[in-house]
Amino acid sequence: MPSSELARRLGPVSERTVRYRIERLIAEDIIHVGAIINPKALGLVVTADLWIEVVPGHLRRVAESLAALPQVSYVAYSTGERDLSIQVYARDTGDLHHFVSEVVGNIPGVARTSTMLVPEKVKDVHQWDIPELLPTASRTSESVRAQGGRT
Amino acid sequence: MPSSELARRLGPVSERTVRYRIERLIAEDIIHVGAIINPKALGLVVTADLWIEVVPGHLRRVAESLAALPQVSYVAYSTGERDLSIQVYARDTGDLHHFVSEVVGNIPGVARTSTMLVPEKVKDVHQWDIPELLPTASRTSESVRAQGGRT
DNA sequence: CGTGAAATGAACTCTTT
DNA sequence: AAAGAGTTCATTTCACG
Repeated sequence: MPSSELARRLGPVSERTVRYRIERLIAEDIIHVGAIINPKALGLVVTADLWIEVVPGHLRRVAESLAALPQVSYVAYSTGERDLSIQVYARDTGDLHHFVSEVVGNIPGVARTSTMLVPEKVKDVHQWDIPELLPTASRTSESVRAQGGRT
Repeated sequence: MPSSELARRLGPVSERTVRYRIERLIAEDIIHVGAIINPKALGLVVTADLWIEVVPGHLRRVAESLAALPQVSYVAYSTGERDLSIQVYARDTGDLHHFVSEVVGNIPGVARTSTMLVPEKVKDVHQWDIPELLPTASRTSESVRAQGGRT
């Protein structure tokens, strides 16, 4: 939507102001604007979640190795039984199995993995919207940056 | 980036063509363009993954109930030990605990939940890029649509 | 707010089926 | 001949400073 249209809807505010606001939201890492690619459209019709156990001291390095892989769309640390949680895309289950056993399994520091297929997503991050009740004006951009940019 | 700039970089192609292509990618659900909100910027500094067991026959209904909740950013079916995998945002761990035990726990059909904190994300969907090696021109928009729009 | 740039809609071509 | 992709061009609208 053009900024001018947004300005019209927001009421008594200039189009220039709207553009400044959007710039600020992006600069302060409050929103991220971009395109998300549908892996199914590329023939990557299989999605799976992996739990990964890592030998102590290798966690960060393993996480970054995984994040660097093109099949991997999501990597996060996790508390609890497992150390890392990742999501991967594959052409088919054979492709997935090869990836888990040959690629992930051979990253130094990976102790154990377990795989769960994700047959269908019902809701995804890009659909998440701000809860109404939230006290929105609470935090400054300073505190946001201090907490780290990652969502 | 303006479409005209894209057209320049793509080589011998008109700026109008570039915009038609982008329109098509969106219409055919190959890419999704939008903004992702950083929950930390809203004071939702705690992220957690939940595994949910559902009593047989209630799966779809429970999944949709969860997806409707504003605290929930991600809902997916899962094979294996658990039926559903979701991600939630909370103000703090107290808020999270209340949400899990009072809100999720009271959805009819939810049999069991287990919660894992997500201390930090290393890579996320919006950072995922198309693997180079992929045979990109393979599938038509028909087959994409037939596979369903969900990513 | 004025100006240059970008988006839009419509007509036309080319190719493929 | 019909559908799809790309081009050109006139007009409206927007983004930028």
